[in-house]
Amino acid sequence: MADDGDGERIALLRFVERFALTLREAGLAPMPARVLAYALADDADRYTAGDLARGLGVSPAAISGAVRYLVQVGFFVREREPGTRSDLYVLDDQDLWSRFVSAELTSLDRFVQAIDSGVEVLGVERPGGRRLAETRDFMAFLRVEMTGVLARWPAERARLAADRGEVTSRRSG
Amino acid sequence: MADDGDGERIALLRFVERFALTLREAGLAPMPARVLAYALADDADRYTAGDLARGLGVSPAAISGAVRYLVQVGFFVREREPGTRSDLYVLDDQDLWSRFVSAELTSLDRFVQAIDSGVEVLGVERPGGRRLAETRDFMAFLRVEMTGVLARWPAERARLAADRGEVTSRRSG
DNA sequence: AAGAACATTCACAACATCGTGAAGGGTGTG
DNA sequence: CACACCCTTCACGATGTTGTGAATGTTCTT
Repeated sequence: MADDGDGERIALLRFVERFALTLREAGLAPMPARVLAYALADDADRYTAGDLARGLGVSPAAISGAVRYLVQVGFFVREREPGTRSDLYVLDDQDLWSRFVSAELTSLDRFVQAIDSGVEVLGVERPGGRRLAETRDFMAFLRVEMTGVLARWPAERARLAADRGEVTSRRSG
Repeated sequence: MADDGDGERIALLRFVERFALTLREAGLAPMPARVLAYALADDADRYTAGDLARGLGVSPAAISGAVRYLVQVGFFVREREPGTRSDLYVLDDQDLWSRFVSAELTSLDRFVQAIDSGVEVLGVERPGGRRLAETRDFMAFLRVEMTGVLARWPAERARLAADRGEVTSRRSG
């Protein structure tokens, strides 16, 4: 039975690495990616820095920077249990990925802004300027649409939860 | 007047660097980012590898890998003028950024797939598995919504073009 | 009040990545 | 048929990044 636990542990860590790789492709740094993947996949709902270090088998130093980033971006919320001398990192289940996409929106804004300044300098008369203007328009469009998508998520989320709650084994519509 | 040309050239290259930086944040490698930014911002609608190398002031070797990537992703289309011995790279104006987002969709698919395998291994009964399942659901939702957004773009694009075409100096309404 | 446990910061070594320069193919031209 | 041109590939130096280990500071226990 101890073997079962170990096996699951290994499976979990393997998955964490795989998932972290995907997160890295999405723009996260390696260690934040690992920490986030681990915190999501393991069963606790709050972790100390030490938990994360031991769980992942990495040095506490590596955790420090990772959690700082994850808190800043909004994946983690830093908490403190009274009478404990270590911070607790709990992932903000509710808006977790909405936050992530919101951050992307900011990035989109920078995009639009950067291109806009280029259009100003080059002028829309030239072919290059025209292309840039179209690119900017698309990014702006995307930004608006994404906002709408985010707004629709809570309802969809509730719908999914309701479906799961009402009939667990239903297969079709 | 030669100074004007040089000044514009410098301004263009400065913008290219700035824009390329934003593109890198969006996931592109440095050189592809520069090449794409330059091809968009400069006035030609087709470039040889040599054009890009000279225009950016980098070695032809650096261009080679960049255009290969950009062609693969769909930003560039490789063409060949009869009687010429150099390939021409022309940016596919029409679907340029739609393609880009489409690529992101594929990335989202990998996301969903990676998480899904994790859910299988860990099971949805455990808190970790449940969290993963919710993450997967969000990503899947995002994927569907993004497809819709892309579908809406052509109409919006046409609308913007019509607005610009009909009245150039209109400010409101 | 001294000590222990914990997290953070800093400097460093390992690692990966990037772009250049030189060498190598393939294709028209004289 | 040799040459010139252009692009590609390869190996290397430079640069940036990552994660560890040691040192530091801080907070609770004894």
